[in-house]
Amino acid sequence: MRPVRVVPDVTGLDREFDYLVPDHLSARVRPGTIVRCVLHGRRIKAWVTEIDPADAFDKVDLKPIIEVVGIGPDPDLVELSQWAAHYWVGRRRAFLVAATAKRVIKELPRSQRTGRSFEPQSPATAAMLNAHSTSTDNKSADSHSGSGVGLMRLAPSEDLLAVCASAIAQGPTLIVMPAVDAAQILAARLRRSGIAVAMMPDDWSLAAAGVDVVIGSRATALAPCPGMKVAILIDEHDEVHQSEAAPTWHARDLLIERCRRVDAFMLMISPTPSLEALELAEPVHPSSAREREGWPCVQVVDRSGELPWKKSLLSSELIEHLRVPGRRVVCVSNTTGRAKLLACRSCQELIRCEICEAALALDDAGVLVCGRCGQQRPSVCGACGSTALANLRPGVTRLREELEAAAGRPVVQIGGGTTEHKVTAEEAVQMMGAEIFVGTEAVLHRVPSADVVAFLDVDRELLAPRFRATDQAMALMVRAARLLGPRRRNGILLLQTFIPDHEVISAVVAGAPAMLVAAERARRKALSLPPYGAIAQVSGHGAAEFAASLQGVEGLQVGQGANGFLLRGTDRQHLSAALWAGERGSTSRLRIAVDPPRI
DNA sequence: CGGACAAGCTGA
DNA sequence: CAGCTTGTCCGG
Repeated sequence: MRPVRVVPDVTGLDREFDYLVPDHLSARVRPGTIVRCVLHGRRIKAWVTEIDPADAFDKVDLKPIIEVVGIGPDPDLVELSQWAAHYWVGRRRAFLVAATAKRVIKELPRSQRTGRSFEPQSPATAAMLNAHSTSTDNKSADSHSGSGVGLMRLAPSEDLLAVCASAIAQGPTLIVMPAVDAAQILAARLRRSGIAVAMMPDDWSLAAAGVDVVIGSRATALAPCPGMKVAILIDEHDEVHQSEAAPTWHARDLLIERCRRVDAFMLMISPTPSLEALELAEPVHPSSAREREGWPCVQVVDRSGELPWKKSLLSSELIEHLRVPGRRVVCVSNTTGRAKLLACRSCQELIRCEICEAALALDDAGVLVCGRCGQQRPSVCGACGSTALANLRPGVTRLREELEAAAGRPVVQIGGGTTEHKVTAEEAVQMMGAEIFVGTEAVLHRVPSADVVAFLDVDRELLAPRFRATDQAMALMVRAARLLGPRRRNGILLLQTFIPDHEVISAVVAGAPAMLVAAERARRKALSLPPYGAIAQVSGHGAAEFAASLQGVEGLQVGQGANGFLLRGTDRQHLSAALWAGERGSTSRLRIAVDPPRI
């Protein structure tokens, strides 16, 4: 009987335990294997993380594992999970779960790997990858001379199939995309080229058995990919590559470490790479003429002459587009403020003031306030006492009516609305031949294409009080550009703004996002913000004690943020180490967000 | 997380 | 003080 170390598949329990493997099971047990054992009187599943841990031999009374449940992640991913848990100061279980199939896998199918490649390929990509593979082949001299990380800046409308083809020609390729639907489309195109593709998370066992391409969204960064030669991160700038839940791991950083460990090439692609990516590699990009061609035409509507008390979101330029029959217009309006109109979720009653009957609004403290008579009450329905209130978003609802009146044709509100208008874009097009859509930025994910995308108040994005506001605004511009297609399709990105000289607008007008980099880099450096410093946000029960215990640690600043305590360190290694050293009370329920995207 | 056990609260 | 709730501890 040999000892093994395991991580239990139990939420909220972040410890390792040692068990003994009965001899008849030992052939089936390796790091990653999922076993069943008794812990504290309970039968639980657990991942084996280590065989024969050095300090386990002198332990007495180890219990035997009950059985082998199924196949888990490869040993190298089990090790990577430990690195990731340390790096993002989270539980190892979160990474093991992401690296494991959703259902039990008893045995793997046959490998479907074809080793096939297809044309056309991208010469620029091929050059990058070949430089890396020759540098790793010549292990004699400086084998790690090539960094193994590449970055391509490709305009929103560029097709990535040729880039993928060049990567696949090198060997097994892992592709991480922001969204599953886009991944499915790319997977289908690759299959049509005769490539064996495993779509994550469904095809986990296929991926583990061996294919040419493993593809999916963020969690695919931890998918099995035996013999991986290249990992591609598509739309590197996209925020969805980072987990919102703690541990707030980022597919970019995880893939870079994964590739480094197996000498694979990490290729990042984005129309507007993050500063984090630009720190890692010099971007390869097409000629500026070609890049510009991949961005749409921009129409800037300067609102700065308008009188502030009659600001209308419907400029004459916008109305002109709305009135052209057959022109598909997508209007983006981010009314992120507090709800001005609420209804009860259980009895459907409008939430109104009991004194003057005006609609009550929710203030920042969560209290219902009457704008007319100043009456206040807690956020409870006056009719039935329910506390579940629905936001009717009159901002967008009212806007829809105004747009409809101006356009003289139906306008469909996408998302965030009252129930009667909640339809998908496809339904709307089929039901009533809708051509005009309005909604929050979610509308950019629901409508497949457009002739005009109008940001009714783009300043809301440009001036958002978050340190990544510029990047986030550019990400929205990329989304919009994809609906519009390349410049030659004559789609129009309409930006209504009071600050037409803003750098983001200039960069999009020029179709040259590189214009933004110098200023943004200087800003981040001056403020020691990522990637020139490291930040973590700590909240939850016991956060104050935790933060206090880190006060005075060398190279660490402890501060109070809007959403918990902010801990700032000179770099990620320091910060992670400090966070692990912090004192957590036995009853604390901390949420630690390392590198939070929205502060 | 969830079981075990201890300490606190209530009612007769 | 039985019977119950609530809190804290701990797992191989």
